[in-house]
Amino acid sequence: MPYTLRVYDTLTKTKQVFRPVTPGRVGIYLCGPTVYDKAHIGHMVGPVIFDAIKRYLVYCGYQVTWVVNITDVDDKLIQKAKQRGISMAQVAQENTEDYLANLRGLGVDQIDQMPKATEHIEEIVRFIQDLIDRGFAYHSDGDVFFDVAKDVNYGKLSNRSADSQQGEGGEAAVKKRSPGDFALWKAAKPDEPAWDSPWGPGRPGWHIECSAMSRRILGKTFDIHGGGLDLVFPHHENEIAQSECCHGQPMVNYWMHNGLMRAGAGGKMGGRGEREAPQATIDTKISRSKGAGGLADLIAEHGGHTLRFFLLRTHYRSTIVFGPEGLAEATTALEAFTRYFERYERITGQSFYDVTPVQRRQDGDQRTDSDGSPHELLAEVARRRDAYLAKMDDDFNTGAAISELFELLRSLNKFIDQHDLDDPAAREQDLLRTLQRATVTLRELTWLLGLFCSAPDDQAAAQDSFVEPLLALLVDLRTQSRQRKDFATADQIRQRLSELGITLEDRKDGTVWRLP
RNA sequence: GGCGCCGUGGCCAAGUGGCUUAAGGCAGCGGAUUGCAAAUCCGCCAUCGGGGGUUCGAAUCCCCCCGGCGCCUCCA
Repeated sequence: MPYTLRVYDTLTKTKQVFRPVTPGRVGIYLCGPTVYDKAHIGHMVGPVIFDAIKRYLVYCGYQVTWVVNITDVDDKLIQKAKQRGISMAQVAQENTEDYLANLRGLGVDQIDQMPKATEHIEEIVRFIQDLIDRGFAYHSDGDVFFDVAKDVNYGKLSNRSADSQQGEGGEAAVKKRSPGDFALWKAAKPDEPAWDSPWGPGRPGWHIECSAMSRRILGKTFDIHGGGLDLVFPHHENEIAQSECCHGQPMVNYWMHNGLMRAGAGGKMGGRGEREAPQATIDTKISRSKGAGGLADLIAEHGGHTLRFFLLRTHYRSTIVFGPEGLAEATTALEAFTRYFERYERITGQSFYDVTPVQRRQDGDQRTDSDGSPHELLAEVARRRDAYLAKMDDDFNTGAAISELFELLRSLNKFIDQHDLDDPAAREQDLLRTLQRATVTLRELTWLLGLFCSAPDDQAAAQDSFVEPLLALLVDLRTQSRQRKDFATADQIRQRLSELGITLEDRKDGTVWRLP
């Protein structure tokens, strides 16, 4: 391969050349949600970036298996179920459905498997028994704990020493040998959901499900393990401890952690509604305790494309400040693309969304004109494409790659301007063909990020109603005024529409209108 | 207290030793285009929190300071 993929690895704190365990194949495990409450935008950072990463790896020719787990048994789920007087399974199901719907809303459609902890209890029990047999875990009055002191490598991911850990206090602490020990299995209290085990009825502790399920699906050593930065400790640290002590081999070759999201000044995570307290901005961290839950509203209000673009605009390891200003800017920036799509369709008669993207990476592809000679535009486009790919190769720098998208857009618009393709009379077949071929690359590169994959349906409402014929009428009247040089009337129509948020653009091939 | 991150133009944001004479976006200004607009194109708009050091060369490495933030307890 003429290119080299580099991935930042949290364990070594360096960018590493990417080499899969099995040539040609990649296994990715991303820590999904514990489904005790509705999803919020912060939960989507990982899924969106990994969705783009999977697309990219597939584009580069890898056969990728991407797993996102659902943790559907946990103290918080139990607590929630009690509060609401429903079963834990119901709580889990509701919130899982909410999570899935939001993933769809953001165009995350590359996940291959979404295993649930409760469906892997046997595997989990087996895993725990193995750890006990190997002397890394101990049974204590119905609970099973991982014995941190037995793991000489404990703390390597988060750079902590085992004995400096406080561990959770409370009643469990009494049963532990050391405060840093963590539960693999928790004995069931009355009224709690429980499964049989060699240690009595109980349920898995947090962490163990990921070790068990990743092994089951991806193997003892797999390529990429992802999650939010907040999971480095204790979750991933404990996963490594469990898996590596159990298997005696590395669990993961590349640990990838996305940055966390923060609410910007005045930002509200849930979309509508007042903030709970005037002081809410003091705690700018986005946490589930802040009464999030309006992600569906957020998607409905701003559109999945915009949110996805907003997330991809910032490097995945950085903190993303989420707020209305950033969202508004993303919306504006994105409109340049949709305007191009409309322009492209007017000129070629083909919808951008119907353009078939190139699905496989081909660096340095020399595209030529129909007569076989290299075309200036196509050469320029190929350069942009290579620059884009180089940025993606460098730890999936989507923000930098997006800058090439804007450059590409400029090249395309410039070509149209230079050849006056807005004028139907100037539309020679060769020029149109070149434009179409160049646009394939824009399609290819936006597709890779999962942007503009399908036509937005937000205009559908307007088209179903009176809006379209009404606007057609006004535009016709205005066009007639302009032909009569009655600009006062024409401008009045445009002005009044503008006050309604409707923009008119007079182009060589007619007047087009745009809703707010 | 321990571990770690960040501070780039008015705002957002790439870049982390020379190939960047600091990408891209938003906003702004000037021009082309337009009946006028809108859109589009062209041009303009930063020496990288402060100080010191290493180096032939630093936004990029080291030290100190100032200012933000995260984790160490549940969190994507």
